[in-house]
Amino acid sequence: MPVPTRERILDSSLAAFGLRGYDSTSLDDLASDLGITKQAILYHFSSKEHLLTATIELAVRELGSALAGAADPQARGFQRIEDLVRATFSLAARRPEVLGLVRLVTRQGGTASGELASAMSVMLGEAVRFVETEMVAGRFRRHDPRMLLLAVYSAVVGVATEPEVMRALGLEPDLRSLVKARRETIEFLRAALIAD
Amino acid sequence: MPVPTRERILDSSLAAFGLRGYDSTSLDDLASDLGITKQAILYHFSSKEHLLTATIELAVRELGSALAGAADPQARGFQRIEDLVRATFSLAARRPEVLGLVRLVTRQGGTASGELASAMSVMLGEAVRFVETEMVAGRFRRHDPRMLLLAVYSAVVGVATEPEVMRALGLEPDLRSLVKARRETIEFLRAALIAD
DNA sequence: CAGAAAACTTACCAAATGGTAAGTCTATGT
DNA sequence: ACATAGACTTACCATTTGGTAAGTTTTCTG
Repeated sequence: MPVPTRERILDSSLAAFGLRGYDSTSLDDLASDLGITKQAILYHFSSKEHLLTATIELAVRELGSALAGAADPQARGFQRIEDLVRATFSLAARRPEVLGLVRLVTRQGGTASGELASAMSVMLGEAVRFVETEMVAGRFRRHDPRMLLLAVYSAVVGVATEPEVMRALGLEPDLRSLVKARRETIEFLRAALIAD
Repeated sequence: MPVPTRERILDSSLAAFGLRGYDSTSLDDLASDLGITKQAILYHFSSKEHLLTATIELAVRELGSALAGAADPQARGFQRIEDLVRATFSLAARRPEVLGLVRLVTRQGGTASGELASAMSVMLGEAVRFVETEMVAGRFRRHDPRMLLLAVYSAVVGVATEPEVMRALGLEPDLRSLVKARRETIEFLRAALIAD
């Protein structure tokens, strides 16, 4: 059975908004990519902004399930960080548009970002508690947990989503380089987090 | 004497493109902000794309001078990294639009990005050589210099330019938090780069 | 002071954009 | 068999957008 139009629209809009941006993507573009008319989109989503909201919801679900699937709640210490970084890189390679959309929303911070902001607050809140526990247990170096997470988040998402910077460094953003970037990022974080 | 219109246009477009994006900024918006007409802009810059090119050139100059002013060529080891991070944070606080534009261009990688890409190649090439020297001299931990720089770049620019993530972490992106973020980022990098 | 070049403004314009209104086709339940 | 609701399309529309053409004012120069 065919994929429902509503889902096809959301897939397309996630890719387009996440990779090219919201304003740079017109409803006509989306529609012609899908072989339907713009009004078919407006039938399922009453306005472009509603479409963005629904797209963000989808991205949040994708991000959440990608990270939830990776995080073994039993894992302690650096292993858990490594799991999350691997999952993030995997997501960046498979579906770069998801992280792209997250970044788009976190940067613009517009009206529709409430849900993503709160979803991220929850995830980050858990992460803060985890990092604090590890620090108290002496498995991580002492830092401000929130600042540490900000640096880790920025480093991982940046490495995973900025192919042009890789190019400027003389690295082709192919799969092999991405694997290498992932390994180096993990080593970098390990060095920063774990005292010798 | 008054500031020439051409420069005022470039200042405005740098702010607008860097903070809100290229497609989200219309020439009419820019013009009415400046109290002139759109055609005055098109008199100085023959098209919106040419304006973008000139704006990127300005951002490259600002970025270059901010970093060049900070980098003491005599400095060795971590001091030089610290100088650069401080300069980057200072730039992010004073003129967030400059880093915003750099990120916009590195993400989109469009036609007009050639100059920025080459300018960044030069800067990053120097940085790679510096890091390599320091590693050989045993002052930095061994990593792939390019990957290391990618991680450092991402962490610093990310921390400096993602206020929404700071908010999601429960931190207000005010001056005090930014100072703290800077200090923590430097400590984070120090831990990652310098073996105990 | 004449005139030409520079620095604009006013008046348009074609294309693209988000959105509305109304019609068409198809499945489904009664 | 038929009304009804869902899933669209066709036909428009007002506004915005980047851009052109032609005038007008200001500034510099011979």
